[in-house]
Formats: sequence, C-alpha cells, structure tokens
Amino acid sequence: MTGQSQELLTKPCAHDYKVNCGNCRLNSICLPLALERDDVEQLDEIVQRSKPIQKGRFLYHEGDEFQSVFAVRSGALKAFRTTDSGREQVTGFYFPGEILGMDGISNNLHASSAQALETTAVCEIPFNSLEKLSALMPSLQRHFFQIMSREITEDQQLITLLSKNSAEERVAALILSISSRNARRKLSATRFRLPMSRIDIGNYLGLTVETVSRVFSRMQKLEFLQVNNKEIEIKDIEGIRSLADIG
Amino acid sequence: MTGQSQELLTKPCAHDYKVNCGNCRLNSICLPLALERDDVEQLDEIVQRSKPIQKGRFLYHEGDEFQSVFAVRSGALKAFRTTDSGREQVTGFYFPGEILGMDGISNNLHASSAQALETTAVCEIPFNSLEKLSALMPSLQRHFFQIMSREITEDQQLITLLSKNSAEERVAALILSISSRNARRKLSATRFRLPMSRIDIGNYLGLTVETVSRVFSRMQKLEFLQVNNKEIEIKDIEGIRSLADIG
DNA sequence: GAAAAACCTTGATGTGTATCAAGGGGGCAT
DNA sequence: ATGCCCCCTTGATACACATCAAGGTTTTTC
Repeated sequence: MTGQSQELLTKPCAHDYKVNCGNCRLNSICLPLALERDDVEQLDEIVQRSKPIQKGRFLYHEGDEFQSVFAVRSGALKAFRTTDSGREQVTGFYFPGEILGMDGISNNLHASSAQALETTAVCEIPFNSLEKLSALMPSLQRHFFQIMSREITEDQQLITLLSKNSAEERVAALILSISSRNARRKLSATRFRLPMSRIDIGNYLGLTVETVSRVFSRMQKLEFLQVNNKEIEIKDIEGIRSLADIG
Repeated sequence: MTGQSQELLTKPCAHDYKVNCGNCRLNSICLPLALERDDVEQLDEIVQRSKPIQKGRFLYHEGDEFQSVFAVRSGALKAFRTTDSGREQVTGFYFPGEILGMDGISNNLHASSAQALETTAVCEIPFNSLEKLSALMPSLQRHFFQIMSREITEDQQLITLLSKNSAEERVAALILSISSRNARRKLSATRFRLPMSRIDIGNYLGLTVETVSRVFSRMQKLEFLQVNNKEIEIKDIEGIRSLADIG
C-alpha cells in the first residue's frame, strides 16, 4: 500500500552486491567500525557478497557445518532453533548492519537456523579468515569480541523480558528496540514496516498470536500506535516507553 | 548434614590460590583447554589468583568498569542484572571451571553483577592481557571465541525454556544442567548440593518461590527426586528427562 | 484474475502459575 | 545454647494469558 522500504531506494549498498566495505553506508555499525583505511581493505578482501536471497529462504540451517558469520546488508532475517518436541523458538531478528551466526562458533555447527523475512542481501565472512585477520589486527579482534558480547547482553535482556514482563511490556520493548535500531541506520524511528509476522513476534516474545494482536489493538486504542497491518506508526513514544518499563 | 562439598577435599586447586594453570585439575574445562605446555605457562602468567571471597560478597557490580573475566576455581556464583524498576533477574549460575564476566566486553562496563553463593575462589584474567595473548596464540583466540559462543547458545536455551516450557519442565531442565555440569567436573551426577536458594532458582527460571517449591514436592512424590533442603538426590534421571522435554 | 492458503483480529472460555496467607525449620550471631 | 531472621513449604484464591472458535483480510499460487 505505502511505498517500498526506503532501504531499496538508497544509492550505495542495499541489494547491490558490488559494493565494498569501504563505501558501504552500514560500515559504521557493522564490522569495519574503528578500522583504519588499509585494515578495511583487508577485511574487504575476505568478505564474500552474493546475490540476495528470497523471502522464506534459509541462510543456514540448525546443525549445518559452521563456516561463516554473516552481516545483513539489506532486508531482514529471523533466527530460530527447534526444540526436541518440534516447537520453534525465534531467538532474534537481524536488520542491516547486524551480524548473525556467532552461535555456531562453539561447536562448529550452527545452533540455530536463519531465514529471510523478505528479500535479503548479506555479506558472508568466513570465520577462518576472520580469525586469522583478527590475530593481525587488534582493533578487529576487539571489535568482534564486542559484537559477541553485545549478543550476550541482548540475549540477557530478552531473558529478563520473558521472565519478568507482561505481554504489554514485551511488545512495547520490541517496538522500541526496532525503532532505535532503525534510528541507528538513519531511518525513521517512528514509522516503519515490521518485516516479521505476528506469529514470529509472538514466538519471539513467548506469547500467542492472539495476545500480540490484542496488545496492538489496545495500544492503538490508547493512541500510542497506529497499526495498519505490518506498517507501524508510533504516535506517542513516551507512552510506549511507560508501558515498556525498560527505559 | 552430609559432608562438605567434595571440592573442598580434593588436593590441587579448590580454594588453594597457589595452584597454577598447569596443575589445576579444572584446566580441561577452563581456558587452557587444548593449549600446548608453553602456551599454558604464558596464560598462567597473566592469571591472577586471589584469596576466596565469602558467601554474599560481590565479584563485581553491574556498571563497574570492565577489566577482567573470571574463571571459577571453587564454590559457585550467580550473575544477575537489575531492571529499571528495581527487580532482579538472575542470568546464570557459575560453577568451577566456568568463565563469567564476558557480558562486560561490549561496553567496557559489567552488564551484570556477580555474587558468591558460597565461599568462592576465582582466577582473574585481565582482558587486555588476554586479548594480546590471543593475538599471539591462535588456539587461545579460538577457544575464547568458543567460550563466548557457548554463553550465547546457553542464553538461547534459557530463552527457549522461559518462552515455551512449563514450570515442571524448567525445573527439570535446571536439575539436569547442574547434574551434567557436575559430571563434567568428575563429581556425582546424581547427588549434589544446590548452592543457590529457591528464590534464586525461581528468579532464574521465571517462577515464584512457591512454584519452585511445589515442583520439587511433586517430583519427590513421583520418586524422581529426593529433596532434603539444598541436598538433592536424583532417583530417576530418565523420569526427569521425560519431564524436561529438552533432551 | 480466481482460488487457495496463510495471516490477522476479536470474542468466549479455561488453566497454570502468581498472589495472598500462614506456619515450620535451619542457620547465623551473640 | 537461644533468639532472630530468612528461607522453605503448603493451602486457598485470583488473574493474565492460553486455548478454542469463527470470520475477515492479505498474500501466494496457478
């Protein structure tokens, strides 16, 4: 109904897989952060860009041999694991500039699956090469340690959310998280399209679809939010913050 | 009532802070794993051992400047973070051989607090030195990446547990986790003392104390477990596995 | 472009765990 | 030892969210 994702219309990066790390507009939030010019060029050499994957396609499956981590260049993915009883648990959503796949390092097997929520382009970073380069470039090594550490703290935030917060607080927290991640990418913090289904949201937040839907309706009634299918407009971010209770 | 923790009675390691990495009996599950003899000696030089901390004392507080990660040598700790509304969330329990503090790397601030659940001795590993040594020793770098990755996958397991599992399943999963971690340390997998309170267990599992207590009672009634205050004896591990539903 | 499938919303009812309440027991300090 | 405090257990009640149900809408498929 409304226009395409703004990402698609920007000039560098986006789905274009000929871009390099040096001119990628995401490099301030991706791996090259804080690297010198020559360092970026070295990193650029190990990064493999491939053509976009379609919605619903997998970047990797749980149990696959781990070889690379991935940086999202455009689009969005979800990561999920399957329990022994066959239920799925969504463990994260990944937007442009974010890194995924690090959970595969410990056992050399991917601990989760990654699936595109829309047409998505990624940079593949072979882990062996990243390790070697890290040993030579202290700032890269540090940066990668930091990225892994951030994944840990974000997982811990989700643990807290699931353990202590109501349905309303959980949904509010997710909206605020997506909003601030959009802002970091210089996109609107108040109007955006949710790339994932209500099912995925519910799964991620430990709620049923029905509950998620009801919370959206309530927030709309309170005039905190304008919801139109997957299009979201935040009308009162302070109101949502007050619901979220997580500052 | 029963004897002291077996840990206290073993000869090397334990609370003895003159032990070194080379002869520490935990080194097969701690950082030195897979290091060559000389490498272990180099690691040993940066590791700082101090005298044990008492029950209730903090190893670090949330918000403290991050300088080191820690390996548990004896005893046990819990890690927790405080939400803006003042509630605590226990994010993990740490036993001998396990590493904690990695959540502080991303912002140079500890993202959680660590508190001793009983008298506890740790090895402090200054992160700057660890970084430098990692750049020189590929196997150490890899091993530390793996340890961080394992923390991520364990957090994701907890996320799944909190999101999808009943009170009974959560408690069963924790008991099995502690049991297998004991086994890894060559201690009994079926008889052990829980160092943490029911309050901590409930907090970690997203349950109230009352619910945890009721689950223990039910498991005892089913003769899966013998509970005597903090002493646990697993009578039917298959029974507990069937409750846990997480293999 | 029509049919099918998947997704979303809203309402009615059920249930697992929280909350409230009260009593018992263990461990620590003095 | 003794007393206090914190922890643990058990029971009664309440509630938030799950489940069941049904209809509407969007997206996919052919």
